[in-house]
Amino acid sequence: MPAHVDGEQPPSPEPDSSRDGLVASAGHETAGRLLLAAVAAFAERGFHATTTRDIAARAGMSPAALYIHYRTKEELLHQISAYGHRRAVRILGDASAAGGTAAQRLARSVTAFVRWHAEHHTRARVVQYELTALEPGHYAEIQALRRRSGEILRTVLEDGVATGEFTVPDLRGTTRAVLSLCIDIARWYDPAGPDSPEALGELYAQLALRMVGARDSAG
Amino acid sequence: MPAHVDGEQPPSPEPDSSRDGLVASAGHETAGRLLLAAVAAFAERGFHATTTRDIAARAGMSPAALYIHYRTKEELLHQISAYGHRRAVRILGDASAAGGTAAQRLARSVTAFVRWHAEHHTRARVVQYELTALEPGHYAEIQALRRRSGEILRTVLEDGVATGEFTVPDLRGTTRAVLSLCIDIARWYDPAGPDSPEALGELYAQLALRMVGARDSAG
DNA sequence: GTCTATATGTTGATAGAC
DNA sequence: GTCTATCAACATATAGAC
Repeated sequence: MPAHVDGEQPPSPEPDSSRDGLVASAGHETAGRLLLAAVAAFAERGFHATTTRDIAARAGMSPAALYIHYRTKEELLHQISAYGHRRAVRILGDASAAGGTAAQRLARSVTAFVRWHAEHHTRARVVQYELTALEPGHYAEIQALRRRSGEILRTVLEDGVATGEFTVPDLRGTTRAVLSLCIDIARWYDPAGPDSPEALGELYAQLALRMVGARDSAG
Repeated sequence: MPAHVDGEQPPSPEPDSSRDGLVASAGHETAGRLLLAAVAAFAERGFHATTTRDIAARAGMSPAALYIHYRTKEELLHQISAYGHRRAVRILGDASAAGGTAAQRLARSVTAFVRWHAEHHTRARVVQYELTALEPGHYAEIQALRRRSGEILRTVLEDGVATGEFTVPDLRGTTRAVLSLCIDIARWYDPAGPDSPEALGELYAQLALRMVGARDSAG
């Protein structure tokens, strides 16, 4: 196991919150509970439609307790968003940095990115769709992380074009399309539906290879 | 020109609102102005973060004037959403029903759908991302329209598989991926950016053809 | 650290003059 | 049909007891 243990929820049906990086990032147990409550509420109804009473109630506390651990409702969103975006950069960075052909690196990157969005679709929804509720300073910080994700993926595509593995007329547009396809999973994914995160990862890896004109789309 | 003139905003810099189907659907001029003001406000800040005062102010009216034309804030959202979804079904239906090979019909459908999302990214954002704010009855009505859009596109893919033009291992998943790619445009599209709706339509048509394994991706 | 109670402002929607 | 004025409910956040 690597030194930087930063797993998301384990695959067991009852998540062990002590292994959840987001919860761990909160520092205290109560703060972590509030963070998870905020994720659930923001994902279900959106940041602005969520009340601090709702978050507190989901965490089994009074509305006032929230303000012992967080200064504002927006600070909760910022911590969720910052953690999620750092995760995304790490996932893409790790998957694309490992060896292999450009096609293998693209397939690994897309698979990992898709699986994260499907397995953690609730927090992914908050991470990807509640950005505009962040205050300007926090928004700028998050946008920098998002640019890094795009750069990582674009480099893989560039490498594939350079080796002749890929045929990509519009590098910037195709990179964004692949990212876009993965991100949109957070909007529609339903864990009760027929798609497992693993199957979706495989499908999307194949689709991404086709999008870049990979010579052998067998992966 | 076809009998069912139902154009969105014309390409001229100063939109002639009398030719705008959404505005026309409001019946009265003031109601149309309120509808456009609501689109702008909902797209910028989201339904729940938008106040009726904000909508009224954008339309140059008092908060009370809104309630002469609409019973609730949600009714504004419903009219915007219903109009947009009917448009989407029509765009996909028209593009896919016209003759030609499955590849030509897919390319036409994706091009038209992408162009609508890019040209009307403001209202598309409301249409695609504020669904959950609808009341249950309205939400169900909209979901039915969304299913029709999916069915239309899936039929094109089925036809392509039947004629041997396409190679699609997962028909349902690939159909949703193509739709997903188009829809996500509403999230990120920036008219000040480098992508014209036309160029984006061409790029995405090519990407869709690759995704379905079209034999000749020249379109 | 958590609670109950509350200050202070804003919201969606309405009443009634014109 | 539009306005000014306003209601009742609810929002975020704080004060002070324990």
